[in-house]
Amino acid sequence: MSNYRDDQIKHFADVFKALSNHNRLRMFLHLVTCCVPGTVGSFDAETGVSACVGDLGRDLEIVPSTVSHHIKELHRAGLIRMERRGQKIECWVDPVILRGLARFFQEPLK
Amino acid sequence: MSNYRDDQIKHFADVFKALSNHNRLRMFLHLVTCCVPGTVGSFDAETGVSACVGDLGRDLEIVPSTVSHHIKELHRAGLIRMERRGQKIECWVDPVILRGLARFFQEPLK
DNA sequence: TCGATAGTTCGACATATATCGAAATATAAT
DNA sequence: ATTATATTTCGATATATGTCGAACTATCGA
Repeated sequence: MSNYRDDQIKHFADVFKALSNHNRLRMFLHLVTCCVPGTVGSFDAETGVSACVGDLGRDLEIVPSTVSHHIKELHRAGLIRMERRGQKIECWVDPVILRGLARFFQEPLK
Repeated sequence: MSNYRDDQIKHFADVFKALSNHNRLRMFLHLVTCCVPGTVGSFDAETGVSACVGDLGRDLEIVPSTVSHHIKELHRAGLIRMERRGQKIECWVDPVILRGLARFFQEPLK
């Protein structure tokens, strides 16, 4: 037996699981702060700040295979979006889910 | 080497871990909706709605030892407060952390 | 003091997770 | 074509987690 509310709870539990790992939360915050929400790629050629997989690993000192694994988790949970740009794969935080999460703690599921 | 920001990230990762389990999130939401925030005990004699460990287990169909285990986790993460009232132990959600979480997604750690 | 009720702790088990390095795949540049 | 760069997949390993039932502890009421 499954209902809408329970599915919603499962969804949020899944999102929180994605954010429950130290490195994953660091990656998420890095993406939130370095990327213009909603801007695909969100690459700043001036400062060199970007959000591709490799940069995340370099900035946060996590090996590529681990970054890849975590990125996949964040994506699976719907927290980030990704798009190939040549060799690189750019990621950015989905602003919609960010608002949804703020709301969750303001007026939790009734 | 550890800094303030990183400690904050660890703290939030810990909070999200507490909310990442389906049953634990259900318990948390149950407490949020059935309890007057900040009211110790938050017991409504009229409706019979309460928030003690046993009631949680009954309402959500989770065996006592599991409820106890999850309550401990929620408490450890600072999400709930508990107070003994005779035989029962009443729990309620800390409204401060609820606001802190809403804020986290509005203006994530810079 | 004894029995009932409420909650915790313990031990066991199955399952999930985080991490790494090596090998594989995809794209771009020469 | 070959090489360099970027990312993913795979396999291994260590560690953490969720759940249960049984045994234990605490508090109340008769």
